[in-house]
Amino acid sequence: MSTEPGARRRGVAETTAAIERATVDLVLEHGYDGVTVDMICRAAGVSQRTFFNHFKTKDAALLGPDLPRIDERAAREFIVSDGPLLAEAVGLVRIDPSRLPGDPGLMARRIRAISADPLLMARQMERLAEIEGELREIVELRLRQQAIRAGADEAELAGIAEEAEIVTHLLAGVMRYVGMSWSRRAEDAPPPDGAEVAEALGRVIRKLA
Amino acid sequence: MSTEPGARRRGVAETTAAIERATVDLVLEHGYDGVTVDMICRAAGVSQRTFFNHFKTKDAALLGPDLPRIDERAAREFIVSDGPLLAEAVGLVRIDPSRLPGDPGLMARRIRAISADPLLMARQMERLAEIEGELREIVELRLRQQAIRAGADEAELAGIAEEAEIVTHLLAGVMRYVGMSWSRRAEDAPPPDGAEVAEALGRVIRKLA
DNA sequence: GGCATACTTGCAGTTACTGCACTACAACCT
DNA sequence: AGGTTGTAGTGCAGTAACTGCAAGTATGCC
Repeated sequence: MSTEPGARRRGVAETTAAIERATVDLVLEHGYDGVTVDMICRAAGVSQRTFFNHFKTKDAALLGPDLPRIDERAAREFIVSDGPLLAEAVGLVRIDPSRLPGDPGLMARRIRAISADPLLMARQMERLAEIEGELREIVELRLRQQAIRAGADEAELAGIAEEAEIVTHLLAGVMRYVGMSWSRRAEDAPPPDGAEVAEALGRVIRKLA
Repeated sequence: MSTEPGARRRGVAETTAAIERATVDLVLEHGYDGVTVDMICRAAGVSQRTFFNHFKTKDAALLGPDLPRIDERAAREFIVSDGPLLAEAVGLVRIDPSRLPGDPGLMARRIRAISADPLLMARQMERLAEIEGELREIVELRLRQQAIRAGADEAELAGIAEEAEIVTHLLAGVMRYVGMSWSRRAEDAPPPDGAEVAEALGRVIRKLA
């Protein structure tokens, strides 16, 4: 068909990046609902079909392909540690970008675009749910380890699975807090400080009992 | 237009109920993605336009119109209480049904339908976000009250707003846990037992420090 | 009977998204 | 060189959720 001369000039990565850039910039300008996939396609110079070949959904083009992952090394340390559980657990999750963004500042603009809309923010947080299972297992390992060291009896050990479940849900709350408080800062702010979060969490937990 | 004889026979409430029933039953049978709005309309005996006059979205027809609300009386007690914060806070939220379901058991079937799909479960939980602001204010009031009684200084009081924010996010996690653990039980199980949740939470929080 | 009101409807249009068949280009093989 | 294969992209037709508009029909009230 009438493919313009020049198609196939750029590789996958370039096209993907072009779509991402167009999406973020347009959303910053018009808001998420004010942008249609067609607008993005025109701005990125691709057909709609190509857009959906690169991203499963409109959301995905804005949120980016970077899924949260568990840092294996941190997990091993976490399991045997005796420090503050929730604060340490926050460090388990890494948002490791699968590829460095060719456009510096894209990350910052993306975050600004996402945090402008609470629905998108929620959608972003939903991604955490995908690793919740793994997280629960790790937490359970740690709790079991500690219980055994403390000489727990049969009954106590039996309850650990449920405790891990609760902790994981609390943890999801903490992550949401960290994410939100990060997005509220100035755009050039550094990533959230682990020690600071740990300190605030410690204060809060003392009041919960 | 060719409105069938018999339109206008039933009032709003009846039509709404018919749509809800059809939605829940069809989703139970085919799963959320296996059901189209058209199918629901045929089953409920209404046009698609009418469907969308009664419910803003397909989601809404399944999740039901009952928004979570804050129990004012419980809130007043909560603010001055000295008990376990998180466990007590769970009691603040009520899912008060705006109208009694004409079909008993619809509630149970609905819950079964929702909890079958994790995405819907997440969507359901998102509704909590709508009252998060109110919740945060109430938590902040309580924390402030306690801090003053304990003779807190200026610096401590300044940090309370952020602490309330953290607690609210933790609370969202707890609610999610309660909701999920409820949906996992047998369908005829009673609503979750507050005391039970409180006990489990207490055990967990002791381990967090 | 006439009239306002409540409830419903059809229709046309937009937007997100999918499957299929196809082209253009590049690299590789013989 | 000529043919094959693989990759990146396109067009088109179709489905599904949803919206605005302009109606139609039954009902209660005068």
